[in-house]
Amino acid sequence: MLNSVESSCCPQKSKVRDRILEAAMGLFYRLGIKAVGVDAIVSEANTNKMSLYRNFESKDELVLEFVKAQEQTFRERWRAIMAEHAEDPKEQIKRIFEALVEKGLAGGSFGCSGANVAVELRGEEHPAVTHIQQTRAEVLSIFCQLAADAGATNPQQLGVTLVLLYEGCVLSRLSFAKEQWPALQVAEIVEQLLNQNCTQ
Amino acid sequence: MLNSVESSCCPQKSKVRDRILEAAMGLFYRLGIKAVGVDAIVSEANTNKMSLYRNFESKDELVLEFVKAQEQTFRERWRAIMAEHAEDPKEQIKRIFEALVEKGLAGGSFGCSGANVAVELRGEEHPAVTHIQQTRAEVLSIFCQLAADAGATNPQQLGVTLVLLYEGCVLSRLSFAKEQWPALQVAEIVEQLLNQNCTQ
DNA sequence: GGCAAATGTTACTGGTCGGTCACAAGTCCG
DNA sequence: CGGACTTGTGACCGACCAGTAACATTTGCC
Repeated sequence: MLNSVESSCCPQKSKVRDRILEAAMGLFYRLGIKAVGVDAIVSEANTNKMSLYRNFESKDELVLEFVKAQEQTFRERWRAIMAEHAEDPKEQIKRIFEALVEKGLAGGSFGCSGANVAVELRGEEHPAVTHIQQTRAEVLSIFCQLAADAGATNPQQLGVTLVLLYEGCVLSRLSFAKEQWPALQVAEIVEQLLNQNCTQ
Repeated sequence: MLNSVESSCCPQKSKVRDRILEAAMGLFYRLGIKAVGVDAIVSEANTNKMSLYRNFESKDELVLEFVKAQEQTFRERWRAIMAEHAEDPKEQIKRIFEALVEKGLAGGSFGCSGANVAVELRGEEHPAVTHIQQTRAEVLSIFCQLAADAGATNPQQLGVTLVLLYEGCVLSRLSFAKEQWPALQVAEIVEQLLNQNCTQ
């Protein structure tokens, strides 16, 4: 009920909290939400269940925090790509897809955490899911904006195409054997798409 | 151990088996594998746990059977579409995407069962997963074949593009709010793609 | 009718789940 | 030092999990 009286001088809440969240994020991402119990989390974080429930209301809140944190790093990654190639929207788009493939090929890649959570939580009404859907809508509008910036003849349609390709790449990671993952060839596809559908 | 002595004259093994499998399929698809327990399945099938374990070795076998059955109906649906527009590969491709959107918009749609299972079973080594990956590879080669039949200048690339769009549509169903699902506009995208990349 | 196979019933196992309790031990700072 | 706050410990709760045993009932076929 009372939300910790902002004790004396501490800026960060605690150390354990971070450890627990980090452990949970790793396990949730690798194995899935339902496949990971709180016991596994606290053990991975070298702590105990009480410390978990002193910092989080429930496992569900931990899931929500996991999703938020993943979105945060996702946004930062995109922002970095954008910054690297400011004023060159075509290059920005291409870099987004290149980064996607690099990430997907790296060891320990299991697709998109958000989408995976949405799959596991279908049938429940979980706050994390609406969160994920909002972020997805953002991604779509970003692609549309980029398409417009790149001088697309039909920005909205190109944006939708790009987001579908993007989702196709990310979400099919777990359905294909790694060597047959079709995303491996997405770079040239996107390049050609941009050339065909943008004036200039 | 002994596999049922092919008793006298019965072609189908039993009625309960079908009921159980059907109930399991519905629940697995709607709620997910991990979210559904055997008790829920037998209750939905109006039977009992013993009948389940007399017909299936384990829940895992039930999952595998679920995946196989889904693939079966999936193949048949595609075959029907192909048959409807034989000798017109462009139309076949377009119809595949139209059917996809129709299905996705229908009530009680939760994306692709196979992909969802692959997500839920990541981190485990489950026979169903390799099964799913094989089917996925098939889909890719079908798209490539269709692209070639349609007279694509680069059939392999067009095939990959189509499969990425396809996966993007199907797998993003749960990550987007229904009204914002980008697949709604995939028909025109595919049409334009075919016009741009096929001679004839 | 009678017999055998298929189904149903009840209760049970051992394990794990998310979550909580009271209490002990550690840490930090004045 | 002492006192306050943060962590750790171990036992525990009720619920559910997948799977099994022994026994009763129904079904279908000769």
